[in-house]
Amino acid sequence: MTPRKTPIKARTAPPEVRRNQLIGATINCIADQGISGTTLAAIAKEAGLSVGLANFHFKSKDALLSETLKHLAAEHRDMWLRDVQRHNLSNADKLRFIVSAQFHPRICSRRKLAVWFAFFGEAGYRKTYRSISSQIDMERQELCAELIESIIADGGYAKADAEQIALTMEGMFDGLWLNMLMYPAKFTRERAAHQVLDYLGLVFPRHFAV
Amino acid sequence: MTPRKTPIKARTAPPEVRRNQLIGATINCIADQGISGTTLAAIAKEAGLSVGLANFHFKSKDALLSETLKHLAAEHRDMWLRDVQRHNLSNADKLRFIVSAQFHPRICSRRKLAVWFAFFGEAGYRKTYRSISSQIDMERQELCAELIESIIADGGYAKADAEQIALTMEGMFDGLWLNMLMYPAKFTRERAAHQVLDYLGLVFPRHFAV
DNA sequence: TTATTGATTGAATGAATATTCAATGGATAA
DNA sequence: TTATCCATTGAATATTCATTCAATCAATAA
Repeated sequence: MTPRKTPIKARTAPPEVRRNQLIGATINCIADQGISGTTLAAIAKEAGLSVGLANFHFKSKDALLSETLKHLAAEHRDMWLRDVQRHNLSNADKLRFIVSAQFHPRICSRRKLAVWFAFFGEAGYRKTYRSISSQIDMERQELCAELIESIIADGGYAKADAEQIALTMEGMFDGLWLNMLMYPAKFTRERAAHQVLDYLGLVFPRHFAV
Repeated sequence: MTPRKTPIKARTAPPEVRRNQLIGATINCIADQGISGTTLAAIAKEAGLSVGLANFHFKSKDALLSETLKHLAAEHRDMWLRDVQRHNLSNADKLRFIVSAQFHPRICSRRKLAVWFAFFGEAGYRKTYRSISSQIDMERQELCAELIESIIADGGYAKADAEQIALTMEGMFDGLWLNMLMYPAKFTRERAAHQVLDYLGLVFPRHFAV
């Protein structure tokens, strides 16, 4: 038998593997039980690891939760950033990609929506959570505002206010997410994306044909 | 000394008074500490009552939280229903009142927003939430759809889809609420209401002048 | 092989918390 | 006044949970 580099079930694994394993388990637990129902014991069981290991790889349960939120935020950011950075895209197309990333199945599965809103629910009194999600929200919102600015200049939409439109988009993003979580039958991913694009079609008819 | 009907500090009070006192304290606690940080001891202290009394007037902590959610939902519903039922209002005016109720200071103070999203975020209460407020949400949404339908008929907006527009409004309502909670400096009540009205102005220019 | 390092375990600990309930006290009726 | 009825209290109980840490195990270096 030749030795393997990656045995099927090694007892030990590099820290990064364990961290991802624990973060994934945390996402599942929060989706199923909410944040208050998410105990270290439940996370450990879900991950197939021991309780002690969670405190070994993360400093505390609190840290594990923060890292989980950071993970989701980074995943979302990567999604739209990768698309938008491609060359040969018009500004309108870039905006279209941002919308489509917002409602990508990988980003807003029911499971992940549940986790996002679990954190939003705590954000009222936890600065940590607010600042983690504000970092990526601001970045995206500023990019949207710039793109919209260019579109306004390009299309001669005299009366349009770029920042206001960007804020409205941001509002629609979150509101549609919430409605998808609460009423999945009525609010689907496709429909949500369509609603945002319809709005853009109203504001910029020459760039987003209806 | 004549006997008073309402002494300044009666030791006992009718159940309804105590219940409201406890619900108010629960709102404050959730806003300050989140649902998981809201202990019966904290609620009792905030209300200036004893722990046992909370379990006496409500069956359990869970019941107290559910009643708190019902209280908020009813308060919101009363607000827009009262305005909309007034006579001599055009359909567009009724819609305007629904928007203004949504962003009324009494309804969406930062404190209460924190409580709403605390409930949205807790998986355990999501079902409770749906059973309590899906009726109320649907009621408002259907009313909006009817009003919009009439406006479309009235204004000859051939291409408009009433249900789609109602859903978009619903999405904006929730999304703007979330953004007001997360970024209070950027999203104010006035601005949020303005954004929804701007959207309506785009869709129905003859009914909602820009 | 043996020693060293670092990952992993889970029982033990202590803190926090929901719920219960026997005792208390104030209001009302007789 | 006296008796009755409830609202009210808060200490006691039982449970749950995060965190710690000494012991174990696997991999790698020597």
